[in-house]
Amino acid sequence: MSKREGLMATIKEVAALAGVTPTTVSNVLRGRGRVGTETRERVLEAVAAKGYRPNLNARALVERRAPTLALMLGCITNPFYPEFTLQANNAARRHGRFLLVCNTDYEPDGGTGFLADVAGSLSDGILVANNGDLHIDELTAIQAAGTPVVISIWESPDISPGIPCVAFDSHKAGFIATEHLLDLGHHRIGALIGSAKNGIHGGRYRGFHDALRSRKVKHIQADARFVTDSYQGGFDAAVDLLKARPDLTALFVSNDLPALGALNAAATLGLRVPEDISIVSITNIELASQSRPALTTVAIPTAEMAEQSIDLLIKLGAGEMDVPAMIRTADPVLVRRASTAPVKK
Amino acid sequence: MSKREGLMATIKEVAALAGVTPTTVSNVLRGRGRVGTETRERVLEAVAAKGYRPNLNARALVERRAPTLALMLGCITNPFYPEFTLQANNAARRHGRFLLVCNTDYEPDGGTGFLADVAGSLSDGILVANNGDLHIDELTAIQAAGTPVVISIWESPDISPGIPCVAFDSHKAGFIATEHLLDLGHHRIGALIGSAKNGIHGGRYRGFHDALRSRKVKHIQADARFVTDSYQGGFDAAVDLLKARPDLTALFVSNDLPALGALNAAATLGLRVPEDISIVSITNIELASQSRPALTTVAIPTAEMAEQSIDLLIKLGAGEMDVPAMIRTADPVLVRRASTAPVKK
DNA sequence: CTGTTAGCGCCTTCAC
DNA sequence: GTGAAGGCGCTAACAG
Repeated sequence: MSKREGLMATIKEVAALAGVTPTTVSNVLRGRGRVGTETRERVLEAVAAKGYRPNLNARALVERRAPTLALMLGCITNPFYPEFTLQANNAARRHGRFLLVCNTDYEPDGGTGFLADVAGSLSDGILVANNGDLHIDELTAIQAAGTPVVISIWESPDISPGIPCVAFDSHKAGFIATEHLLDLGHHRIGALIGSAKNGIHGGRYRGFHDALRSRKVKHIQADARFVTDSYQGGFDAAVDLLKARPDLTALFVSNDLPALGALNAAATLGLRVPEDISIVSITNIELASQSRPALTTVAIPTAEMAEQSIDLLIKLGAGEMDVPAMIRTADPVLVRRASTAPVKK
Repeated sequence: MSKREGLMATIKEVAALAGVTPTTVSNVLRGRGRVGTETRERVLEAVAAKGYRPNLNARALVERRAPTLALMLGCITNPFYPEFTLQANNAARRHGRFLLVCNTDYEPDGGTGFLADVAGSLSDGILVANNGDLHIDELTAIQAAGTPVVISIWESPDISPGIPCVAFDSHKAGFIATEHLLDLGHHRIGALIGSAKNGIHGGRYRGFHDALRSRKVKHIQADARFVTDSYQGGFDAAVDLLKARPDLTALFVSNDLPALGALNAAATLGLRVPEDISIVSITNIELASQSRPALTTVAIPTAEMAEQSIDLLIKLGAGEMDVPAMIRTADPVLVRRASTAPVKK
């Protein structure tokens, strides 16, 4: 590979043009130190004339910190992530940082080397979007090596991963969603869970379970399906479940994406939503308001989690010691739309 | 900001541990130069023992090229981009590069400084996803300064932006979509275009227009709406158009997202798709297959464009001179689904 | 208020 | 086959 010509102006050239030293140019550009008004003018002119921009790599090297933060997520193709990413990106930019968005799903070695490279020099902090498949030991090692790590979208406010994190109350989300169904008079409710029973959506499932129990409603294991957290996963499981248990009047789905699949599955089976079957889920991604019928769902504080995570990362990077080990975000709230209605049968 | 402790091992430390010089370690790690088998062993052990990873910033500084490629896109929240991003990311990783995903939509100064920083040192090449609002002069300047620039998703294979690009035939896409409608017997066809008449979807619109003309079907301006390229834009415009022109039997929409909005709008107006109105669009994002009815659309070669763009960027970065100024991708193809049917009235 | 000196961690060139 | 010297572009610490 032939290296490209160095057509970029360096600080030296700018300094020469302005008749000062690199230090002064550096000071002017970063507002450090005291520089005479006139000198500053001259420097600024030279900078403009040369179209100079500092080499961020060189700066990172000497400052021992990169101007970037990394966001590790499974697959950007899951519609939840773009929404989260946008908020995280905006928050990072507000702090003058660039956000490195890292798709880890298709990394060959499971992303180990990838993560180490990104953490080691490419970025100044790692924001891990919890996908239920965290390698805590790796993250701990990275943290120990000096790079701040924050886990976001943590589902259990009462269990700590041992790494700074931003959590929401997933149990309450499941509880609220289920209460809504119960309030509408449903008591034959199926569940579609986008993980294993004790997987990432375990808290949501327990919320569902506890809501039923609090109203003395029976729930049999046959009415639950533990599936892939995807549109297709929801579709397939809904077809299966609705056929097997035709007496169900409502479905609790642990996530919007499979709920959208379930919505379509119901239509495919000739069931009207919400007349024949109500569907409620959790998250409130943008698509939830665009489906037909629009999806009733329990909104989790996505934007808040993204922002708090970035803020926390910045604080950790700045060496602040009084940072909380866990930030609990606002409670989830029910967003009533058109996919749920009072029970009829 | 207190700089973090340098707990990361340096090449020097590794070299010391292995009883060699940094040069040798470097050579071993990159497979350069000749190194004795035994020495190599010792070095590798030391590397493992220290958990050493080269500092990518330092390397970028001395090599004068970063290990990252940047993807500039409007807003990651538009569902087309995550799909494109995933492919670009995978292609970049195949070349050993990291992909820096840059949301430009919310940059304060229109992203000028942002782009310059990213181009100047953070990345070794810029992939610009065409959103119809390109600042060609800026891109040219960046290119002139030595950073390769490639424009992807270019819509007109016969017009060059003056910068290396990867294009698909948007005119043909519009033509094919419209022909499909004509073949089904429609001739009162409305158009929802996600840009100004000569904006980014201008080629698609002309394809629509030319298809009608080739069959001697009249198209009056009142049947076209130039709207925001979004779900809501499509929804609103469809409501408006369908009310104003109740005799229309089909809708040509320039993009899937507004088409999805139109689909919902039709239902809101009590029109059945495709019985009362057929809808066809262009792109074939994943959502197109998940709507109800599933959307008939003309697929554009998204994955191919992403891959070719990255490949081109890599070649340009390697200083290859025999690179084409424009790469034309495969032709768009019709994907028949459930939103179109033979005309009835 | 401005300049000098030193070095961030690595790679390249050239001796040995 | 291996080592020594020099420098990438920048900022830190200190001197003046």
